[in-house]
Amino acid sequence: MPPKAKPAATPLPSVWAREQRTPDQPALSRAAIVREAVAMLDADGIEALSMRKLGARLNAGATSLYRHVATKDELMELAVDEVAAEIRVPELQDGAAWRAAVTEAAAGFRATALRHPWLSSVLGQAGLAYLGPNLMTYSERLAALFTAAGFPEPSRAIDTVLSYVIGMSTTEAAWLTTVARSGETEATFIARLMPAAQQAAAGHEHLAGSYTDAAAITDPVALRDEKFRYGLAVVLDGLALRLPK
Amino acid sequence: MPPKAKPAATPLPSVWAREQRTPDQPALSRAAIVREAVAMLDADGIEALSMRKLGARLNAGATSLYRHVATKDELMELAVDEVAAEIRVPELQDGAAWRAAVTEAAAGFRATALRHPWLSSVLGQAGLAYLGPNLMTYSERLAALFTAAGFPEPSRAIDTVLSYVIGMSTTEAAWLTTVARSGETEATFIARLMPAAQQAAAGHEHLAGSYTDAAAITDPVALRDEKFRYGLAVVLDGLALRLPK
DNA sequence: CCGGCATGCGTACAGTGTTCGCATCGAAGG
DNA sequence: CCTTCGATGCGAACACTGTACGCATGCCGG
Repeated sequence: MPPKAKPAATPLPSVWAREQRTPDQPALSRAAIVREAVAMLDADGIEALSMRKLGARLNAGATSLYRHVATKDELMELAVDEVAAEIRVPELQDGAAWRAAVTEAAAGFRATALRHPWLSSVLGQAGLAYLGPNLMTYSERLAALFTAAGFPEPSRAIDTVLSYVIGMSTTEAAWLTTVARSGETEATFIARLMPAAQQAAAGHEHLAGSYTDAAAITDPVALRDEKFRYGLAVVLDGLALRLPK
Repeated sequence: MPPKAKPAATPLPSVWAREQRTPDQPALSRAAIVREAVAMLDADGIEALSMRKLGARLNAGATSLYRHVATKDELMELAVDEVAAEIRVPELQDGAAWRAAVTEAAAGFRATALRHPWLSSVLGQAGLAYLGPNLMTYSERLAALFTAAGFPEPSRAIDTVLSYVIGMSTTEAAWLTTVARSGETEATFIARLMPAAQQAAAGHEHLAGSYTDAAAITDPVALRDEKFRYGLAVVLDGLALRLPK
């Protein structure tokens, strides 16, 4: 409390805090915001992301984010394109190897969808209308793959396999989210859900067997993998019939 | 203002309003709430539904709804099951006609998904884990259909075609929602989006053609129908290979 | 007649996305 | 060197949201 300084012009504690903070972080940038948003979404799910919490994690106020991002929806759009960069699509050297290549591209999509389960929620609300660069190159590579494979209507083939992959991945991700929200492990969650499911299935003869599968409890991950591969094989078989010659 | 009545026990305006209101509506009931919620969702989209607005439309306060519904999530669950009642699955008389029957069941799902675009948002967040009675009978009938068709693994076949249908319908519904939110007709929305899309596709040789399809503007509905039928045919062809004999 | 119980609702709380205007800062220009 | 200026951060505020609590009121069985 030195009485001689000019108190109004430069209040000491403020200056103190400022000089430490500014060189600390690389300030606020669009890229950093999106990166941290993805991290929060992955960690705590979609409903845990709020502008205030995100700002707090970046040592910033909530409203500061709006200097770099127009709206929260735009931020989600950027987040989607951010994770879209993870999906790898192999280039096709041998035309006969298209099945393996498409399988890899599909599995890659599913893998990122399961790594970032919030993606399904966003896709359900906004679809694939996004035009982010990473999504564009993903589409481009898919198109290149299917044309190289020799499909007469590549876009039709792409839509078909993408629809299957999105549908399956979305369903899986939603289930995993539900399980995660319960705080329990998947096996115990299933066990706790079992009685309700069996009661709901009462009177439906064809459904009775669906909820007594022990594999769902012993190794649900492997069961999901197998289910995905089965359906994908079906789709690819159907597509193969449309290859000329 | 008659001074002789007992004013505290029966204040006039209150009695007036009450006697009119009580026989007016069948009061508040779970069924009425769900019905009105679906109506609001259909009319104004998912983000327009709030407990307060829903209460207002039922001549009720917002918190009154909680006497009949535990939480908003539960209300959405009920709404999903409500619209699930619309989907019809034909019974299979002749085993050879399974293709037409499955096609009808798939088209029915898609039709309700497009009639209630908010469904896609909910599915993206919660999946098919719901156990409502209507969803159960839908599953049951699907199972009956695929078993009657002679599939060795009916549940695998169901998961495959359902994944495709969900993926395609979700994508379509999300697109329609985006268009609707713009307030424009689909054709003008596409026209307005075109330059951005073409700029985003710049440098991607295989994508250049995707955004110059005139059919998307002249008759987008027919184009979507055809796209859906194409993919479904692919999936059914793949499944047919797995039928014994 | 009366006591209990289901139903409706007003108030309140914690939290949300977003707007606005002010403070501060680094750089550019006289 | 001083000053202006544009960019950036931020505190306060607004209109909402879902929901918990407690009070009032009506109907129904004893």
